[in-house]
Amino acid sequence: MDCNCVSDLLLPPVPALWTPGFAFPDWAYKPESSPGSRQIQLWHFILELLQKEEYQGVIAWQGDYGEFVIKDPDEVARLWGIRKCKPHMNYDKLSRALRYYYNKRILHKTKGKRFTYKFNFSKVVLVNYPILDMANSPFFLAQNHFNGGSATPDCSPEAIQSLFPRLPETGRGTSLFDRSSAAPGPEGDKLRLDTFPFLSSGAPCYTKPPSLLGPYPRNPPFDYPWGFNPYLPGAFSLNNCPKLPPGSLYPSQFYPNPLQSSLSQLPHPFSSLLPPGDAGAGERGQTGGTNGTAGGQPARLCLPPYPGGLMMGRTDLGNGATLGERERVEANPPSSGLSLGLGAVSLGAGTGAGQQSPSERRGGVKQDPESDSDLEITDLSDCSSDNENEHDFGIAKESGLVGRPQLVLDGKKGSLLPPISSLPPPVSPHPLKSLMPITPPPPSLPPSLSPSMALHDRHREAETLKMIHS
DNA sequence: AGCGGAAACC
DNA sequence: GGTTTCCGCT
Repeated sequence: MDCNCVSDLLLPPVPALWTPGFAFPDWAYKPESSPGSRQIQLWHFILELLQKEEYQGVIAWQGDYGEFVIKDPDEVARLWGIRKCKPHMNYDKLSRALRYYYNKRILHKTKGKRFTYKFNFSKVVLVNYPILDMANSPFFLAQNHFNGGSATPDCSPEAIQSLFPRLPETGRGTSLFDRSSAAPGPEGDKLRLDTFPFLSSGAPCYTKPPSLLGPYPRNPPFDYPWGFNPYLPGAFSLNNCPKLPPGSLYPSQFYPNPLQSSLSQLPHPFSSLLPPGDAGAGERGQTGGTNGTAGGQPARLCLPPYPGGLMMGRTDLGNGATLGERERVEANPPSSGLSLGLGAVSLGAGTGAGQQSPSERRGGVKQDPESDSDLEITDLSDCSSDNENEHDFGIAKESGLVGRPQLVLDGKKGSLLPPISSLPPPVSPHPLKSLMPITPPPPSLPPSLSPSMALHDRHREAETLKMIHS
C-alpha cells in the first residue's frame, strides 16, 4: 500500500504546551521510555480527526457530549492504517482497538447508534488539572452526591469553563500534538489541551437549555453577540456546529476562573498558560486568537456537545428509559469525580465513569484488568453520574475501592459518598469558593459566598421570612 | 454491527 | 502496553 509511515494527516506527537507538572495517566500519554510510546494512540488519532474540518465527512462529533460518529468506517480505518503503517487495517480491526478502550473507559459505545462512540473526556480533563484543588472546588463538590443535596450540582458549561484556563495563542493549527515547540522534551508526547474543546475558550456545543445548566436562573438570558445561541434547538445538530468567535462563552467577570488564579500563582510553566491580561476582568470574547486555535487552520469548533448537567442523582433512568434514552442521559462531564479523586486516591476505574462493557454489565463484577488503578484521578462520573453503570458502582466491583478511606459507597445505585469526615465544612474557606458563583448571586448575597453558602443563606432568609409572616 | 477472548506483534 | 489479527458468537 501507500504506507510511507509518514502521514501528513497527523503530525507526530511532540511536546508542546506541556510542563512536567501536568501528567496524563498512562492511557493518555506514554513516556518516551516506553517503547512504542511515540506512536500515536488510536484515541488520539480519533480526536485529531474529529478536530479537523476536512474529516467531518468521515468522522464527526454528533449527539451527546463527547459522542462521535464514524461516518465512513472504512475511511477511518484506512487513515488509521496509513498512520500506523498497517495497510490491512479495516474497520473490524479498528473497532476491536476501540473496544479495547472500553475497559479503560476512554471510550464507550453508544448503543443503538451505528458507528457511534463516546469519549469519556472527564478523565482527560481531570488529569490535566492536578494543580487545582478541585476537591474543594464547589463546582466539583456539586458534582457529587454528597453535596448535601442542598445545592444543585453545577455542571453548567460556565462552571466547567470556569475551571479551565484558556490557552495561550498557539496559532499552529489544530494538531492534537503541538510539534512546533522546540526539541522534544523529556516529557515526551503531550496532548494539547485544546484537543479538548471545553478546555479552551471556544464555545462548546451545549445541548442543554440554560435551565438545566446551573443552580441559578439566568436572568436575563445571555446574549450571543455573534448571533448564535448554542441553546437554540438545532444549534448543534449534526455537522451543524457553527463557527464561533474566539473567546469564552461567557464574560469572565461572571465566571472567575479559579484555575487562572491557581495558575497565576504558580511559577512560570503554569502561569504561562494564562493568556496575558486575562487575570481579571472580562476581556474575553473579542480578543480573538486566544482559544488556542485561531491563527492556524480553522479549528473545528464543532465540539462534543456538552452533556448537560443535571443528571446527578438521576437514579431512575435505568428503569423505563429506553436504551436510547439512557444513552442520551449518559454523559461524562469533564468534571466527574474530581472532587473525590483528585490527588488523593485512585478510585479504581471510576466505575461510575460512565461506561462499562456489556460483559461488565452482565457480569456485574468483572474486574477491569486495566482499571484506572493507575490513575491518580478518576472519573466518578459526574454530575450525570451518568449512565448505565450507576448500579455497578459497587464496592465489590472495584476492589480497589475497598478500604479507601476517602470513599464511602452507600451501597445503593450510583451513590458514591465520601465519609462525612472528608466533606468540606459547610462554608469552605477555600479560596475557590469565592470564585464560584456561576451567576452573580442575588444582591442579598455577598458575591464571595459559595453557592452552597448562598443556598444556606437563602434558606435562612426563607426561615426569617416565615417568622416574619407568622 | 458489535462483542470480547486469545494470541501475536512491535 | 497498545494494539493487530483472527475468530466465534450474538
